[in-house]
Amino acid sequence: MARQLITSALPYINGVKHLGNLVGSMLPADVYARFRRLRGDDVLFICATDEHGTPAELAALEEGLEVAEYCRQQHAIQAKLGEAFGLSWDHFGRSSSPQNHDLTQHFARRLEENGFIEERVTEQVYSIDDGRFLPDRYIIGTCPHCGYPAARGDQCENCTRLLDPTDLIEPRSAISGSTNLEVRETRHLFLRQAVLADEVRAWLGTKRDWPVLTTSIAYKWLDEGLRDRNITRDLDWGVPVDRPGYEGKVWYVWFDAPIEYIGSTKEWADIDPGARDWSSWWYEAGDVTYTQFMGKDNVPFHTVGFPCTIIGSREPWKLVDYIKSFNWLNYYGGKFSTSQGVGVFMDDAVEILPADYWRYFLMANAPESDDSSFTWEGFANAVNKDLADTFGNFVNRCLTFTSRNVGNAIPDGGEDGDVETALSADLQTRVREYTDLLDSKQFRKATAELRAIWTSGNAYWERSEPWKAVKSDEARAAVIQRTGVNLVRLFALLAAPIIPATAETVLKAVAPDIPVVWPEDVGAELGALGPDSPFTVPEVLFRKLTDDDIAAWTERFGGPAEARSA
RNA sequence: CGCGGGGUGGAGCAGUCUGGUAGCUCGUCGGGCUCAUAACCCGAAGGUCGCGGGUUCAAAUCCCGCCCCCGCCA
Repeated sequence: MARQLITSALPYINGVKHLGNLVGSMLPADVYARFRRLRGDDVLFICATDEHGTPAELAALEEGLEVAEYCRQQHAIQAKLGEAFGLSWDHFGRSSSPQNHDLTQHFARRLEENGFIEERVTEQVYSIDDGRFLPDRYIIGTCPHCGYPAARGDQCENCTRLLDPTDLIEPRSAISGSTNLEVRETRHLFLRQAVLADEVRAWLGTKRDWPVLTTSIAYKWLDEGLRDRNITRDLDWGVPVDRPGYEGKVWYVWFDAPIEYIGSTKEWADIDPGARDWSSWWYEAGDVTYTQFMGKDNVPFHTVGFPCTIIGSREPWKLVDYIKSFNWLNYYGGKFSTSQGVGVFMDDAVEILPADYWRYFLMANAPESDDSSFTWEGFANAVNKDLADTFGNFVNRCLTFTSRNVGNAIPDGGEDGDVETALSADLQTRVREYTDLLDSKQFRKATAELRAIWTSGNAYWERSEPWKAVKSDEARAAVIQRTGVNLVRLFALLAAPIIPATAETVLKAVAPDIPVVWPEDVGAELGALGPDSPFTVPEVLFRKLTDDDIAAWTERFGGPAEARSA
């Protein structure tokens, strides 16, 4: 049995994630994990919150909470929403876990022993009034390039240039606002990425089948020359640097966060140590296929940064086999914004409609080759045309018709004719194509193929005219109805990775006793439910979204940019 | 000044790496059906593939220049 390790980029601990976050990593990872499980693979699907770094500290400060408590609350919120969206991770961990602390220390030690960590004296801004250093976003000042007065220590959000805190004009503390600052020398540890660059490049060279988006970003970084990276910070919240003279310093969030993929796996195993073996997934795990899902912003850290950590350890840890990356999902052509609350967030989404509505739209419009847009009109159109009219209506028309004619059991009699043979052959081709598309993680095309499969069911039903057959040819009518109910089952099964809750509803109604396994032989699948198999007719699966719905949601969440800014 | 992505029928996209009659969904129009969530099925119209050069027997696809849009707290 193939072993599939699947990870989604770790959502940052701050706040509820929006649809853009969801579609770029967590949701496609879930669809893929579900698909792999249905094919019978041994799947381990891992995610976690990324909890360290200055944004978490500043947010906790603002809410008057200890940062550990703040993270505990936020993690609980995100875990609950993930469940509401049907994200089937085997474990949703926390980068602040003891397991991750241990592993981070381990990698740091190994890198040090192998000569890939170097101590350097750097200049950092120190706040005398706050009694601490001010790394990254803890310091605010005027951008030396564009004059923006609220630029942060790591980047100016106006002109977007990366900054050093010491570049800022009239700097002040983000904690106290104090301008009583001075530059002090302090020691930090640097990861010597430059000397690992050739090894990383050689490793990347073996990944010929990765998406262009992934490799182009990776090679850009390598081509510009990998720079050694400061991987410690003057902060309390994080994994402490275990080294004399480094009291009050922690490892940089980008160093410990990817290690949490392993840490979260260990958290999972520690829940049931007798039955779960975390290291077999990560250490000398040659039989494991490891796939990562992430937005394009995360690609450099996963193609270059984390591989440096793994390779530099000189231990046989698992390196990623395939990175699936995504562009941005926009909101009416503009960006989703966490800080400004623009767009649709996971908590709002599941409050409005069941998760499957969102899951379907997002996979059908996944930003794979280009940024794509969420609009309420587009969302309603996909839900109404594809889910309600094509799939939902097919289920409803087949089951309602059959139930009214012969009762809630599949009728006996008749033999498959040419139409059924042709249908089976056509579907065999389509199912194979759909399977290949999911296998190669081309979700947009896969979803389009799924819709085409649904349409072929409607076309069959239309061509066969069972409503005429029931009046003239009982045996023929039996064949059509039997085929129809089997199509319902097959369609739900194929849809299960994308709309799992709906698929379960349908499968329970028509095939409660048949194991849910990915279809290979369509001919056999269409005969899975034989004569006399009982079934029930489920409630209408998807409600249609109305103009009033769209108007209400547009008003609540904001619509086109002109309307928002007005 | 930087980095990344993009400009293909009304809308959203595929096709560009590996040149060879421009494809899909929605919308529109016409026809059919009436079992079904006024759903479904069939067909049609609609594009000089951002602009200008170049390479080639042949360019949406390769090369050069330019214009425009979006993103760089996912």
